[in-house]
This record gives sequence, structure tokens and C-alpha cells, in this order.
Amino acid sequence: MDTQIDAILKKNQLSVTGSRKRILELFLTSTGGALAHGDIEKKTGEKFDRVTVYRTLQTFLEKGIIHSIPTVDNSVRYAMCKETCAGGHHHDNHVHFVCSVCSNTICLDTVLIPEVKLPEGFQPEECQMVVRGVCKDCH
Amino acid sequence: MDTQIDAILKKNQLSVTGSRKRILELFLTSTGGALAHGDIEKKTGEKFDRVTVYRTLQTFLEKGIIHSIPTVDNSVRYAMCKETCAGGHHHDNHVHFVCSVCSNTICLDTVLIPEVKLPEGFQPEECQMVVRGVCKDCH
DNA sequence: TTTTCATATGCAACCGAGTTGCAAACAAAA
DNA sequence: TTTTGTTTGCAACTCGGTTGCATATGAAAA
Repeated sequence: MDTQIDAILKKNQLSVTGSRKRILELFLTSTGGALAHGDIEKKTGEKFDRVTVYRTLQTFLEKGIIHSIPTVDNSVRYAMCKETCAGGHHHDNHVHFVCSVCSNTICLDTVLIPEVKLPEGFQPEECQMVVRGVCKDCH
Repeated sequence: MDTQIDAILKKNQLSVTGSRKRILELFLTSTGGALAHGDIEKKTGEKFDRVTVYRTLQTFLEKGIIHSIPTVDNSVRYAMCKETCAGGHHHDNHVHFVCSVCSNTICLDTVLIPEVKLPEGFQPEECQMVVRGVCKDCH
């Protein structure tokens, strides 16, 4: 596990530091879906400065290690990217699910966003779909 | 026009005040899609207090006069509801389009959000779909 | 029209999320 | 071990949004 984390950081030309290791570990071991900034601060026991967490997430985002997820309640969450994600450009064409009971955000990797036919003149570039409801654990 | 505004307010048991009339007028005459809080402040020429604008939007939202729209960039925008919207509960099942050139948000009333098949155990309640791209005016 | 009363407004102060500049701490390479 | 460029933590700040309270105002009664 520790070697895996080091490998991911090195592969992205990032120096291996305490906060990066810890935050990356959280993403790798997280079972309850995507993580918000607040979740990370809590789970690290406020060991790292708020600013460090923000900057680490920013860095991971730029390198394509994680991707951001839009939510209905206007907060930002993050999840690990799949292998196919390269720096900056994500294959993030799956539906996200937000549970209204446990408020976890889950990547439904197997559910692809369907194509929609837009009115004349509209050129789509990117599409996001968020479903709110009850997840399979809270059901 | 003025009578129409008064009628909408009265129908929703709201007293007719300057700020409510002006903000409602903005929504009725707005051609460039949905309005963000900032747009409203600008268009009213800072005539009303920030707080008043916030509270007016809140009120309209509760009464179902307007509905909120999720955006990719995590800002909140509002648009007029269709006749079929009742207080608090919206028939907001259409796709929203955010233009990456003019950054207007447009309700594509004619484009309904397609049904998606979720994995076993997931119960959907609400679904939102946002397409980012170039709108027909900027095209 | 005037009076009354609930409601809406404006102000000031506050809150939380996120950002920036800078000095100190640290990882990686020499 | 020393050097150097990057990362971290702190403080201070910005921005969007909220709250409490006194004042102003709309609507309904007199």
C-alpha cells in the first residue's frame, strides 16, 4: 500500500510528503464514495493546515490523480480517477449519485451519461449528470 | 406588464414592494437565460441591499415563482418557473445549458432529462443534467 | 383618509469556504 | 552533509451568503 502511494506520486513527478501520502491514502481506502474537503480535514484529524489540504487537492486535480464531482448542494467533492485518466483531461462521462440519507457521493462508473439531442445551434462540450436519491447501503 | 407582475405577487400572497416588482420584472424580461444573484444586483443598479436581493430570491424560490439551476462552476442561478410549478415542488426535469463563451445559463425546456438505469439498490428521487458548450447565439 | 400592525428593508456585524504572500521546514539531488 | 527548489503553516484577506435588530412600508381596518 505504502509503495503504491509512493509510486503514484512519483509517476506524477510529485515529491513524496506527509500530507500528500496521507491524503492519497484516504482516497485509496475510502469506501463511502467521494470526499469533500471537509471530510479530508476531519479524517486527517486536523493534522494538516486547511491551506495544505486545498493545495494538495489542487495539485492532485491538475495531475489527474483525482477528479471533481458536481453536487446538487453546491459543494465540491473529489474521487480517484480511473487509470484511463491523463493529466487535466478526464474520462468522467459517468453518472454521479448523491445519497440523501448518508450524503455520500458515489461514482456510478458503469452508468454512462446518455446522449441528448440539443436544439439547433447548441454545441455541447461537456456534460454532467447528478442523481439524488437513496443509495444501496441506506436502502 | 405591471399588472402581470402585481398579479403574480398577489397570487402568491406576497405584498407588492419595490424590490419584488423590480426583481420579478428582471426575470420576466430576461432574454439571456437564467440570472445569478450578481446579475440581479448589477441590473438593479445596486438600488437594493444585497440582503434584500437574497431574501427576495429566497421568497420567490419558496413560492415556486423561480427555480434554482445547478451549474458546473458551482454558482447558483435562477429562472422563472413554468405555470405547472407549484410552491416548493418543481417540474424541473429539463436539461440546463451553460455557455462557455457568454456564460449564460439557459433552460432547454424542450430537452427532457433521459431516464437512466441505476445499479441494483439505488433509488432515484431527483435528477439534474447540465451541458456545457457554445450556445446558439455565440455559435 | 388616518391609524394600526404585520411584514419587508437596510444596516452592521458575522460566518465559512477558499485564496494569497511570505518565512520557515523539508524532500531530493549533488 | 550541503545545497536548492518545493512544500508547508501561518496570518491576513476576499467573497458569497446569513442573522439580528431597528426602521420603513404595504395592506387592511377604522
